[in-house]
Amino acid sequence: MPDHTSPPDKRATIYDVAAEANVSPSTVSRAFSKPSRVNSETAERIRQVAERLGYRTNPLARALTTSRTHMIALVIADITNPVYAEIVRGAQEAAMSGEYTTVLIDAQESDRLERAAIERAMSTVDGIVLASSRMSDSAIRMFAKQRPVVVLNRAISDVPCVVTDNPRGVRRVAEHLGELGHDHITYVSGPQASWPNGTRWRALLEAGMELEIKVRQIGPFSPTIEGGERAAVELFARPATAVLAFNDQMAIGLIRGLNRMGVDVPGDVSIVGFDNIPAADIVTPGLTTVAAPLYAEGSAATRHLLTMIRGAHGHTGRPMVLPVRLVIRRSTATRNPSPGRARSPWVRQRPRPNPAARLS
Amino acid sequence: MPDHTSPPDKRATIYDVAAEANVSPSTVSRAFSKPSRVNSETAERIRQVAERLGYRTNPLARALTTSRTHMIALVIADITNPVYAEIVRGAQEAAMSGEYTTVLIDAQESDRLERAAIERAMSTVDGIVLASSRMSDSAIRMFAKQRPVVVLNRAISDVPCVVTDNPRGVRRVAEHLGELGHDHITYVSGPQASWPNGTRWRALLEAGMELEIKVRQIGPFSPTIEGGERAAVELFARPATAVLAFNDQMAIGLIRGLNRMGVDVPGDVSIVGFDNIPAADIVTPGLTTVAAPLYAEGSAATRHLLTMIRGAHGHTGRPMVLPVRLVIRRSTATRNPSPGRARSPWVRQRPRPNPAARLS
DNA sequence: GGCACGACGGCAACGGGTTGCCATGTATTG
DNA sequence: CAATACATGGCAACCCGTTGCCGTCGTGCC
Repeated sequence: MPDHTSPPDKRATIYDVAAEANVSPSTVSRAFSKPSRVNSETAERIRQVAERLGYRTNPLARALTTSRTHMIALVIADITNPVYAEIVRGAQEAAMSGEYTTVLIDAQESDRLERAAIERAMSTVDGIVLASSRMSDSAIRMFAKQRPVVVLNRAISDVPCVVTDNPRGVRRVAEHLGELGHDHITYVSGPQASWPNGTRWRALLEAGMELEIKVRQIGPFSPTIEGGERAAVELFARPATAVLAFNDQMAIGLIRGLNRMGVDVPGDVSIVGFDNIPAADIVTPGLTTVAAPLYAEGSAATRHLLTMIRGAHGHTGRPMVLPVRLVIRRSTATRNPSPGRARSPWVRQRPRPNPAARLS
Repeated sequence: MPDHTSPPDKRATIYDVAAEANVSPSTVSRAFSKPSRVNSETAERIRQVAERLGYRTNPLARALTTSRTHMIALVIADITNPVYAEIVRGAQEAAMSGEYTTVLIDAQESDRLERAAIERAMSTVDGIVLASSRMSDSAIRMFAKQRPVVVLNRAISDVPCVVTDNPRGVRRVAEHLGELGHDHITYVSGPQASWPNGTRWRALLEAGMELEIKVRQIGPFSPTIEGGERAAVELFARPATAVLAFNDQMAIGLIRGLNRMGVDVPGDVSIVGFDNIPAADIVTPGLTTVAAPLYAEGSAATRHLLTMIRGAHGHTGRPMVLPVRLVIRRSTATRNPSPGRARSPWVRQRPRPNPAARLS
């Protein structure tokens, strides 16, 4: 096995290169950081010597004086949640193309963990992308005072934000369900600390008003398949014909839970999700959902962060909003489609023990 | 908006604390890094002053002399692949509990990208976890010479590795399918650069030998749902009754593709995946698959890396192997279950245009 | 010819800790 | 009581680049 202890990687420094090239260290430094500041022949010679010696500038040493580490932190609420995959990739790619490295922090849906991790990374990064932060506005502002911060999927005044067009997405859902004959939509809500959760509910409230569709809310539940299954139980107690879930995972859990209790989707109830994660396309029935431009979100937020780091003052003050699109699959259908199906859908068969217990 | 340019975060330094506490900077330094080296009262006083001044030791400055950045790199093949979610989380948690920060690198299934990214991060991290690297053995050994490296899901001599028990998993699959009456298993292979791919195929070869089950291989395909769908087309040309796919995503794609062409799973063909990603449980039919201890993999690899960084020489030379477990769901069934179903399963109906084209 | 200016390179301080070595004072030991 | 050991704290060098400032030299211009 390689021995990592004795000479723990003795890389050449600018001093080595300087000695070898018969110039001063500062010239070597400039040859790399400000090539215009040094004679092109000298620079070339230095570069060759450096090459020969395998010199690479040490980012840490550089950071010490420039206070630019060329690293950014990307904080996500839960890496287990597939929405973040594309976001992370978008961010990573934007970072790389800007010569930046990404430090990923998984907050595990915990306010406390999130703060602690950021606290530790703070001094090491040039900026932070906060994707679906669970922290309070004031906590975020605190961080924003110390480092450039871009917030994703949340709007906070005085902090640059990029969000998806939730109102428009919800509106499209309401229209779609309305066209299918539904006059009542139940919103299954996610974590209360989640900003889009509130936004979506309010948007639904508003859309309901305009389109003359009644709306109600149940929850909160955790934004997972399991949370959706739990919601199914509650939903069973107060049936609905159309449901909008906070996100796809919950929608999928909902379908599963409902199926288990003998409720048919979309026959008895139409279900809509949010995000269009890959799984939305592989469940049965395929999930109608609002597609968010995940990759673009990560990429846009990161690019914005980089321009801030590079010293651009002007952000508009308004959040940057990204377009969404309704993806219609099989989980939504006309209300009570076939007249022949006259039986009361929700009491077709005895629910399983667990739900029954909750029903009493 | 906060102004990030003028005083870009003037944190207190050991010098500030030293002046305030009437000691020399070195004492302040020691109060934090080697508390035993300084009088406990003095240390306490220093700590209080530090607290009051909001002092935090600057990891970069520290790293400059100690050459310990307290960061590790976690390199994964494709963040879009859900297997990595749990691995990342396991790694992150192990890192955090060891006071380490994780730099995530997504190689996007590209050898070149992977190398470039590692190259850049190399000098900034104390060690590297390579999860499912697509690089050559020699490239990996090169890196391992410069920094502690732990390889995940791959065995390379002279480099510490942690792998799952692929042979055992495959063996259990073969037994399971054998018990269901299958005497022939087709392996749908993933990327050739993937180590577990080769391992699984060889294990199947061996298991087939012992259990007197014939085996064959098709592929390679990309390890995605789409790759699985493509495989379905090829499989259609040379039917099988039992299939083991390189991973769950391919298995899911396979089921989809087959369904589309009118082939029933598991009625006509049994399908088994690998990894037990969350989606395996939500597809219809539920996917029989080999569950890998994802979280444990990430965690074990990272912990091992940390002990290496801390200077432990002794690794056994043998890869650490983690147990797997067969999860039986609905995608596998007895071969030709109902005698009444006499029709030739694979030609039940006309395939769709695209497959037909490939068939000609 | 005198002068201003730009190109180029070096000096030295700096960033924020870490650490080997020495000095002092106190406790221990014979 | 002398000799030795230990606890504690300071000094100064060091890690590796960056950068403000200055000196030198060659060139162009009046």
